[in-house]
Amino acid sequence: MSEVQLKEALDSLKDTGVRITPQRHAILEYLINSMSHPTADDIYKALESKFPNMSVATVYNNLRVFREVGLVKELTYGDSSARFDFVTTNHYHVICQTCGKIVDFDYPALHEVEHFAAQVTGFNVSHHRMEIYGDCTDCAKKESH
Amino acid sequence: MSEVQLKEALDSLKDTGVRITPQRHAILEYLINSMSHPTADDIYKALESKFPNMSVATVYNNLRVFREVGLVKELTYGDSSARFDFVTTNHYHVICQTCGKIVDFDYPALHEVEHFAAQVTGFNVSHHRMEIYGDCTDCAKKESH
DNA sequence: TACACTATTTATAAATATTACAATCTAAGA
DNA sequence: TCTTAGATTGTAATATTTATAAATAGTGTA
Repeated sequence: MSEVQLKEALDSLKDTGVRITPQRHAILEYLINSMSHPTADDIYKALESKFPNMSVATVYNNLRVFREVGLVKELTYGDSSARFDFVTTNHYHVICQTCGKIVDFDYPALHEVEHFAAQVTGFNVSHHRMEIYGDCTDCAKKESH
Repeated sequence: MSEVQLKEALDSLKDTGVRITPQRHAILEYLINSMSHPTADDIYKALESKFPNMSVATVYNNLRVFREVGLVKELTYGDSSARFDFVTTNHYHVICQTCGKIVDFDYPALHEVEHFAAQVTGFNVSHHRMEIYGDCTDCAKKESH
């Protein structure tokens, strides 16, 4: 199932003329399989054993490439480092401000907003990004003590 | 007009029990008057002449305080540094992926999404954040050459 | 107005995160 | 297989953000 996603992602790279290297393969695979939203450093560390001499720069370079191609979204968790998320369906994220947990939820894409923005600003809109913040049930419970 | 906003912001700080220091006053004033979306460093540099020995840490500390109180929103422009925006009405941002220009536009707050997210995830939702990406008219024109 | 208490600022330094660059290497088409 | 443009590595430089302890300054109270 996630193999289908990987195959589609690789095809999508091929279509755009982006070379498929072992590192890119591994980074994509990791992004798809990890159910989390890793930082560049998380990815680097996770692939260290498989690619003992991969450079951090490679991770950053490829995350940028994937983002440009539209395979990957960049999130902002709240701390100083960026998170990366493999784009599947139109899902959004709810982020716990206390413990940092991120929960995905599906929601019909907000096409109207993009359309509206395009009309008002004259921009050639390509995509949007939304995050919702709050406290998860666990943290909300703890706080009420 | 922006003086009203400043006064309201200061009152809001007072209500929350946050001390009003000259530095905080200046940072808020700068955020309100600058029609841009400055980075922490932009703010630091802009206030350098008025406060020759203000520390960068002070800027970061206060931006965090303002964010916690809800006076300021944090944006992600696309590069590695965070941008800060004084919260006025419920407006959103369209960001040009080519030149980086940010244009504000008003839109009725997406309460339904927050509500939906709260229901689905059980989170105690406090706020959300959305950014729209595309190319501005100028950049779209240049690209079509 | 002066005092006291505590939050805040400063001035570092340290920790992280991200980008730049040149040399080397390699994926993929001919 | 050969070629070549694009990718990776390794390193260094830069940028961003946080930590910390000492000094300072708001603000309520007497």
